[in-house]
Amino acid sequence: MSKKIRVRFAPSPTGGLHLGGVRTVLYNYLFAKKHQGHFILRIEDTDQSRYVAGAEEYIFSCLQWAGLEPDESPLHGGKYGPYRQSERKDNYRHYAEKLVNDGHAYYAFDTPEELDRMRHDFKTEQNPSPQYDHSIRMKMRNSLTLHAEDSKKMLEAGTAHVIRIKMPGSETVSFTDMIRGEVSFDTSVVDDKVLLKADGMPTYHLAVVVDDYLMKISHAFRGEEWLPSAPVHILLWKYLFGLENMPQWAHLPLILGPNGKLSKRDGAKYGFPVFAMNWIDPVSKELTEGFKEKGFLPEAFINLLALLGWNDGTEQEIFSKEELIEKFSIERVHSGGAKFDYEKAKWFNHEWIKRSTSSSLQGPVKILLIQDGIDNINEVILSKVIGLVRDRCTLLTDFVQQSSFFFRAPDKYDLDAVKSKWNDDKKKFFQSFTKELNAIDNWESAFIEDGFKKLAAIQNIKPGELQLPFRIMLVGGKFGPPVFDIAAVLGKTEAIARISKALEVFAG
RNA sequence: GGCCCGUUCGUCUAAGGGUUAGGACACCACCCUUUCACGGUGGUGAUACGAGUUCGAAUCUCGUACGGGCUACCA
Repeated sequence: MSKKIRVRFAPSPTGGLHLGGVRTVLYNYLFAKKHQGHFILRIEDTDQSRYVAGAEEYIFSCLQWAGLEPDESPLHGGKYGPYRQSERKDNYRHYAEKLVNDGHAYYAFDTPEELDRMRHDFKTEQNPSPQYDHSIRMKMRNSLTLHAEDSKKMLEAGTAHVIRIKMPGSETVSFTDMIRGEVSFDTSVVDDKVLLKADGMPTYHLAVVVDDYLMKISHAFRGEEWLPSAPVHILLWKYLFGLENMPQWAHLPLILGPNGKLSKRDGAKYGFPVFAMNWIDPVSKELTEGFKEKGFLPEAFINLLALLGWNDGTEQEIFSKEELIEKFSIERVHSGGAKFDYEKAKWFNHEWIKRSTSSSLQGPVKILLIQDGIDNINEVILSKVIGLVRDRCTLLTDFVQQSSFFFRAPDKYDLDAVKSKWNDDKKKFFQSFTKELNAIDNWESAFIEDGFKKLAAIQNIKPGELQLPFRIMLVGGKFGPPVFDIAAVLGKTEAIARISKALEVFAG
């Protein structure tokens, strides 16, 4: 109870950070903040063959964007460093050898070719993927089958070898998962996982246990894909540090794509992003779009992720980060996997945009407009514009279409919308309307509308038939906020100029 | 194949033995609006199947089916 809450997210820096990863970060973060604990980010880079340049920096950018920054990490420092496993290499061999000495592990000298042969030779219809396990290990080249002297000589000669855990022949290993309750495994069907690789680096299995111990991790949350190897970790804890010191486990349900587990490799093939932010593969230069660039607000992103597998038991769906911290509980996380629904994700974003203040939207929208080539942005006007179009934008990127015409006169008109009903009477109306507008001193939406309707009445034309042409003149298309509001924001000179220009286009 | 996990509307989910099985997204209709949205009202739509326990089961147990994950000197 008095134990300090310490949780960690331990990604391997091999590419983009996908939805499931961010949600794992989120749940860790929320749990830590709720219990005044620490959220640690540990880089699991023990596989040097999978090193990807820039991936670590990318992960930090994603967390920063999402507002889920760790308390301790390679970047933020902390008392339990280093936070990169490659820099902790020296820690692991000692523990692996202790396991060997205690009879819980052994040296194995099998070459990759020998392992392949084993898999091939023992493959049967009943057992399509044979494992290096208790039934096989006595047929392989390891310190269990070799004479002690021979093993020793090989080790001294520097023969390539790994250290494998010696799984008990028949034991039941069980533990209580915070989400699933009691889960048990029969050790006879778990293989002798490699703990220490030939290059001296630990595998995940050894590293996660040693580092969680050394970093005093109190609760370990990870994806459900780790459940099958949990018995290995439990046993390692038992042999090395004692079950009483083991963190509490919670295996999070998977986030599924249209066909099973969301895969990093599938990138944007689903028609929606899977990464938090744009990821450019350093080798292939291939770009995979992220939620950020797609136009998601970080608040919406974490909100929707939080609700994918968790709810607070009420009907509330929109939660700020602070509310999530207050209300989150790991016990209310679902045990079943959740299929990601992009439509609902967009709804969350829309809700957040509608609730955002104009000023908080201003920065990101301005950047988007500048990217679209608009350079004369007046901040006061932009703020008004955002207030006017906000309800119409589901993604941040929608602001470009919805507000660029405020800063740039249309160069194309939806002529189909006016042409068929266009006539001389309407043309005359707008010619007089231009003069009418010129006379307005109080340039506000209500006065413009008033003048418009009065003139329509005098000329005996239904105002409704004039509004659409007016809109096309100012906007270029059939969209946008109420047309008189647009005219008001545009200003007298610009509004009149657009009418005059459009009149020429319509005539031609 | 083996092991593990899971299964309530199309999707995300509520209901921890007693409800007309609730909400949200999406979809449909209507209202509002002579643009597009927002908003409002209503509607279609689910407990995988079979046994058992119980006065009573979506809820507990077992079996079956289906789905997913794992089965590397990757994490």
